[in-house]
Amino acid sequence: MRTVPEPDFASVATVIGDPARASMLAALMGGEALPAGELASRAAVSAATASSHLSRLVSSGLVTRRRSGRHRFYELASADVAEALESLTRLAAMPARAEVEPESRRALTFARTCYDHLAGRLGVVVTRTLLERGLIAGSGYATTPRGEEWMRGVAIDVGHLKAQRRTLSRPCLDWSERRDHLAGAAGAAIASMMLARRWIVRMDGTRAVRLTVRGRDGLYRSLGLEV
Amino acid sequence: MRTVPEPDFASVATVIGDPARASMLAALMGGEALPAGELASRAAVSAATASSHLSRLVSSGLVTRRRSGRHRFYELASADVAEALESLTRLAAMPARAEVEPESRRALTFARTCYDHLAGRLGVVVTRTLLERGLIAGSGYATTPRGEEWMRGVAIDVGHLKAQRRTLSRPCLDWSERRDHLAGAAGAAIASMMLARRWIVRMDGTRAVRLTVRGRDGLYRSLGLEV
DNA sequence: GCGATATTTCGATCGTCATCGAAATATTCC
DNA sequence: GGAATATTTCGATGACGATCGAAATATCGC
Repeated sequence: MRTVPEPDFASVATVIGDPARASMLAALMGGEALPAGELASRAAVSAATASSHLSRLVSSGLVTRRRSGRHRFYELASADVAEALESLTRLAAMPARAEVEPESRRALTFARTCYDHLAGRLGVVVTRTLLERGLIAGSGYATTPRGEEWMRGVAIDVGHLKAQRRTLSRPCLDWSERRDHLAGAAGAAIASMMLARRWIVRMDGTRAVRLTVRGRDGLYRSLGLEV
Repeated sequence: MRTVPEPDFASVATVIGDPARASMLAALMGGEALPAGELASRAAVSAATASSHLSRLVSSGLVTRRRSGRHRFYELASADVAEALESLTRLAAMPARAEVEPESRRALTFARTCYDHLAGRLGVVVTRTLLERGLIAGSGYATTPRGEEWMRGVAIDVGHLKAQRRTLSRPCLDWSERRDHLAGAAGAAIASMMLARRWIVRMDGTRAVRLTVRGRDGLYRSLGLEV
C-alpha cells in the first residue's frame, strides 16, 4: 500500500453529496442568505435534521452562518464554492425532460440568478447578444476591448474586475436552457448592475428574478436587445 | 414541500465522495490511464471492491474504460472532470504539514502532472517566470499578446487553443506549494510540449515527472529560467 | 413575564453501501 | 491444452450516518 499524500477532495464531496445538503446548497446558489427553516423546507427534512446538516456545511467551510435575532441566516461562503458546485453540475447528466413545465418552474426558467450572475432564458439571450455585438468573443467568452468599453458605459469598473483572482468572463452551463450563459467577474458585475438599477428584481422564496419595464427599456437602449 | 427541479450535482458528488473512489480519481489526475489492479492498490482495497467502484465511476461518466488484453485501463473522461476535482480540492482545507517529507514524496513535490498540466515546485517556478516575463498577466493569469508570441515560438498552435471551449489560461492551486500554477488550455499545451520534447519525463507508477538535462537547457533558452 | 416562533441537542432507529472471500470468467504465455 | 494472471460477479457482513420526535434553549412581540 502506497501512502502518497493527496489533497483531500473526498471529504468536501461527501458533504456536498448528501441529497438534503445538496438541496440546501442549490437553494443558496440563488446568492441570497436564507434562514434555517426555509432551508429545511427546501430540502424537505425536519428542522432537527436541517440543523445538523447546516452545522456540517458550516464546519466544512462551504457555508457561513449569520445570526439575526432568532433567525440564523446561511449563505454560500465564497464564489469558489459556487464555482465548484457549478463544475459538478456540468458533470451531472442532464435528464431529458419532455414534460410541460409547471407554473412553479416558469419564472425560474425565464430568469434566475446563478449565485451571482444571470441565468435562464434571459441570461442566455443577453449572453447571445453580447456575443453578436462582439462584446465577448470566442468559445471562452473572453471580454473584448469593445466589451470593456461597453461595461464602462454602464458604470462597471473594469479595472476593479480585472484585479480579482476570478476569471473575468467565462461560460457557465445553463441547466434549463442547455446552453451557456455568461459567468465570471464580468457576469456577476452585469447582474449586479441590473439589480442595482432595478432592471431585474428578485422574486421572494426562489432564485427567480423578474424583468421590470425599466429593465426591458434598459436592455434595449444599452444592447439593442428586444426581449 | 416545494418541488422545484434543480440540477443534480448531489449524485456526482456522492460518487466522488467515497474515499476509495476519491483515491482512484486522485491517481488518475496524473493524466495517465491505469489498470484496475494498480488503482486497487492505490486505493488500498481488494480487487473485488475496486472493480465495483470502477464500474460505478464509469457508469457515472467520470471515467472511461479501455480494454487491452486481460488488463482494463481507466482514465478520466474529460478535462471537465479534472477541473471539477480541482475546484473541489480548492475548497478542501489544506492540513498544516510540519513533518519532514519522506523520500516517496520528494519527486512528487518537485514536479508532477496535474491532469494535463505541470504542478509542483517546477510548475510554480515556471509559472512565476511566465508572469515575470509578462507572458501571462494579472491574477487571472490571462495570456498576453507577448505570451501568444512566445507560445508560437515553442511551436504551440495558439489559434487551436483559443478555439477550444476551455479557458485559455487560468490559475490552479498547487497543494504542495500552496501557490498557483498555470492551468487551462495553455498550461496543458506547455506541459504537452515539454513532454514531447522530453524536457520532462514521467516517472512510472506516480504522477511525478523528472526534469531532464535537455529540459533544464530548454527552460533556460526559452525562458531564461535557471532551475 | 408569557405565549409563540426559531433553532439546536439528545437518543434511538433504520437503510444504504463499502467491504471482503470465494468462485466464475477472460486472456496470455508456454 | 494447461497454468498463471487480471478482472468481475455473487452473497454475506458490518458500520456509518441520515432521519425523526421530544425536549431544551433562545428570541420576539406584547
